[in-house]
Amino acid sequence: MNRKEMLSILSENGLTRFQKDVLMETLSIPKGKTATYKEIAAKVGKPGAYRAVGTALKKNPLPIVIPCHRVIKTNGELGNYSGGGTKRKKELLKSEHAIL
DNA sequence: TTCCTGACGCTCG
DNA sequence: GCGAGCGCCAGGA
Repeated sequence: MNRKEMLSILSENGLTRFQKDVLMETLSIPKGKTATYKEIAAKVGKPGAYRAVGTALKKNPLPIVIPCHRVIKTNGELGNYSGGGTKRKKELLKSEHAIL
């Protein structure tokens, strides 16, 4: 799936531009790596909107292609995850060797 | 338009 | 080092 298709799907799901930016940044996180809510917010040009980032990730229409589980809290905690809870999030990260 | 809520962060005690 | 409170920004009703 290419970037154009992604954006198209995101638009069809009624996501705002900000939310799409957040999801696209999340998509750019390499396998085995993690990013914090704050980093994602900074990348979309709004360092203070880390809270809105969580809202955007929650709306993620493609949890399979968009690795929202790679976005964690600044203090190292995993944070929440709509695709199956923090437990599921942890399992996913472990399978990618993103965490121990 | 205004108010409330949320997958969070930072400071202060 | 830890917990409580306040602040932050975007979206939805």
